[in-house]
Amino acid sequence: MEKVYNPSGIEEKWYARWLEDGLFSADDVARGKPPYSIVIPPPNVTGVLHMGHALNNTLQDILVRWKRMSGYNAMWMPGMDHAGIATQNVVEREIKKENLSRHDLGREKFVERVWKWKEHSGGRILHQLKRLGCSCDWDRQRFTLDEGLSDAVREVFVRLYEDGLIYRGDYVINWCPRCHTALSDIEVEHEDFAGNLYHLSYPLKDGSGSITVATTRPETMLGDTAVAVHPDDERYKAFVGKTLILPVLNREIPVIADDQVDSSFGTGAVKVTPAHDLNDFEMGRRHNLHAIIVMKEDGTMSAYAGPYAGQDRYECRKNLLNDLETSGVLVKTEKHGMSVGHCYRCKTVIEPYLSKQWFVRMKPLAEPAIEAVKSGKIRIVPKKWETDYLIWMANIRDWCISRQIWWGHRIPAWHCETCGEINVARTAPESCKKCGGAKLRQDEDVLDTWFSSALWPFSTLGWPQDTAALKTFYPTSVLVTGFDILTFWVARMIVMGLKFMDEVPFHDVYIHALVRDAQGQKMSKSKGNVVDPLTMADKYGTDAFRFTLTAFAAQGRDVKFSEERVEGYRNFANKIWNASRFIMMNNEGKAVPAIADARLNLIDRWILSRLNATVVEVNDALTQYRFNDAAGAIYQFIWKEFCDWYIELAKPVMMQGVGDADATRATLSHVMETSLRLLHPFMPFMTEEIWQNLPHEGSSIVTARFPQPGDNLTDADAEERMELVMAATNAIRTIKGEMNVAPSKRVNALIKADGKARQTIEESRALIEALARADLTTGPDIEKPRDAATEVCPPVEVYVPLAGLLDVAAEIARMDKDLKKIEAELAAINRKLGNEDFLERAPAEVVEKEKARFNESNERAEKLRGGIERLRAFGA
RNA sequence: GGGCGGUUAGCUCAGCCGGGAGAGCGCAGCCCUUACAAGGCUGAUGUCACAGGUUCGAUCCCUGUACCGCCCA
Repeated sequence: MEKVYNPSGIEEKWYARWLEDGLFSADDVARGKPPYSIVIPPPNVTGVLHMGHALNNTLQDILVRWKRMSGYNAMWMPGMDHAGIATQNVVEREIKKENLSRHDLGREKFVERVWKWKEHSGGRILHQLKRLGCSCDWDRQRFTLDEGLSDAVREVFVRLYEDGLIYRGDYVINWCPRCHTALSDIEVEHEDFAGNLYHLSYPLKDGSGSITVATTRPETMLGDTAVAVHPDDERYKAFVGKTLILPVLNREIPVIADDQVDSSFGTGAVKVTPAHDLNDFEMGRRHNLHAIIVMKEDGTMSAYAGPYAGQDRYECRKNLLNDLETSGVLVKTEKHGMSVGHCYRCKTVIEPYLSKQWFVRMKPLAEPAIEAVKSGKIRIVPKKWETDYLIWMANIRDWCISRQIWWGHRIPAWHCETCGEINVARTAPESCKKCGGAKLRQDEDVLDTWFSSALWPFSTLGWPQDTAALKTFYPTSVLVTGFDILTFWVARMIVMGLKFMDEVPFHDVYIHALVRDAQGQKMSKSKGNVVDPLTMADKYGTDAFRFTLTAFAAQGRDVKFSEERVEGYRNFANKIWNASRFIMMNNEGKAVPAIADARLNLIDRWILSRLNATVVEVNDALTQYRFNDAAGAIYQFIWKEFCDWYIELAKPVMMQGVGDADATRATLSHVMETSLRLLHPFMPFMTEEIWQNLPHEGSSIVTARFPQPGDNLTDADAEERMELVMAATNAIRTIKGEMNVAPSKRVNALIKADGKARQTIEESRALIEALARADLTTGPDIEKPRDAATEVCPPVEVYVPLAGLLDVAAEIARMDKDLKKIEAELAAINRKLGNEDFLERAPAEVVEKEKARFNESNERAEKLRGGIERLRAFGA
């Protein structure tokens, strides 16, 4: 084996083997094994792996590998999302290079082109997930636009329509002039923007005055059909019912009173543009106002914009403001902070726009979805996201599901050209159900991509067919995702799952954080602070990279990614590699006895006990989705306890024969092998590589048994004794370290100890001597030599004579510092014990604990004082 | 404007139920000790943001303030 762990080659080799052996395949029919299932948050077909994916999928892989090893029929469903707008944008950009637009190609040819793009360039991310080690059941892989899922989409659409939960109508929706489509409310990102509030003066028709309105979007005035004031606003009472002349277009518009007007905003009079503002639209309905569409789908002004027709919306704004200023209509411009909506796909400023769209009526669907979380049928972890979910659900509005693009599930509705009837059906109808006419035209729109992903937990399992997979794996066990799609995706899956499966789609939702850069900034291409996960994996090994993400993934906090941390965990991987190298070197040519047959030494019993504690901790942490705690527990155990102590202690046992060498070799192999299984979900590749080279049962660590509490024995006696052995060793090391004695220089050490303590030290004498590089003398009545440095570690005291080397002043200072610390501690404890309220009201066990602490600290303080006194006498 | 989260060592962050402040990195000193210098040993460093309150006892619970961040309108 190489001295340094080199992951290249190893990762590819094992992943290929795992696939070849079908180790990630779950059974549709569980035979005795309890099911455990996760559906992947399907990445966009256009996607390339970023840090968010890496974190998200690492966590899922940890859970799935853990459960698979723990005896579950574990199934991780992989797949992709067709990502309507994003994918269409990519292909449109591509054909633009050939000077073509999608309209040049026509719908059919264009969609064909997208499919072709998908086959050749799409889905790169799935290969990247394999490089991350993801143990998805790849044979099940689904795509939101494949045939089965399309069936599910049509089935759902038709049933919702028949239940009156889908409707079509004219409403003001969010329109992206660049993507040429409607968007749902949550697809709009609001950004604060320092804009202006323009005050425009509209004259009364009768010439008796004017009203000044304030607006942030002056170009919409061309579509004004009224001015509204609050009915109680004394300033404007006289104006209500009068007629104004809309400047520029000279259209007559009424002054109306509506109690939705906020009198405190601007001038208290608002212009009403029903076609280009949601509030105005509703007001228009209440007052039977016309809605005039002054802007076209591409963001240029329509014919209704009069002299500005054909101009881009912002060009129009500029020109219009100029003209209004010249004509004196613009009476004032003031700075005004506002929030502007942007398209979440292309960041273009959204226009509220009146058009005919399809909607899902959400209120009735949301009720059971709220109940499912409130009742605990679905648990959201960390809990704080439950609040977000419930608030959003309680205020839910209807969901605009139609998109004016071509890549997606075409809406299964056919318009009768004869009578105008809408025929919604699973397959194309032959004739209109109302008039029997045969001239039917399918609706041009496609569905919001999130409509199909809302069905993901059951559509991927075969629904609407009644499949074995659906029976076995639905509801799924847990959904792992980021909070950014809690409303887009999680909420809608719950809604659809309850509606169509009559059962929640998952029991747990684990929400993880966002991955940011080392400074806490969101990673983005424009900021140039993006770290590529695969670059990290190449540089440091996938295992180290995965472990870094896991160790950082504390609940409720963002992951600030820093390369130094990856380097640290690369070192951890190397540490494990070398520990196993040491074990193999010692096993060479020798039979390794089974742990059960070994006559265990104290150190063996101790490390097995610690191993058991770690196993308990890891299982417990994973159960609670405390990934960082699980990772931390393994890290501490392997590095600190196993490598720094146990392996060092094993050396004298095996090389100097101070104990049963075979037992220790058995324990070394056993603990290493168990640790590898414990670590495998986190670091899949390296653990397999090493495991295969150690004594083990089974053909792959992927399907080996995950360590369970109770596999090894807890041994309180061994732990207690080892505490003392380590404390004594540390005492000598500390003295040497602080007195600047080279670690390699052998010293004498006297240990004052009696009873069980002395017995323990004597039994482990050779170990302490080897680790501390010292020669020991023990006894109950040992007197501290005059020139010795002292460490007090109850119940023993350690003296290291340093003839000629002891700097008395330095030693006094050192001990005095210790003493000061302990005295401060004692004072604090004394304050407590002197407080009658404490003695009366605190639980008895707490009082006892404080008393014990007092006694121990007091003993140490006494001994330190004595030591210092003797040194002073010696120095004088 | 409404809501939520954060503030703990130089840096990045843990700290579950209120009872002795932790880790990693970094820093300082000593060491090539026969798995590993991507290593070992030793050490130093805290007004737990600030101000009140509850409590025998507060980093932890409550109220307020400041600063940072996020979401919604």
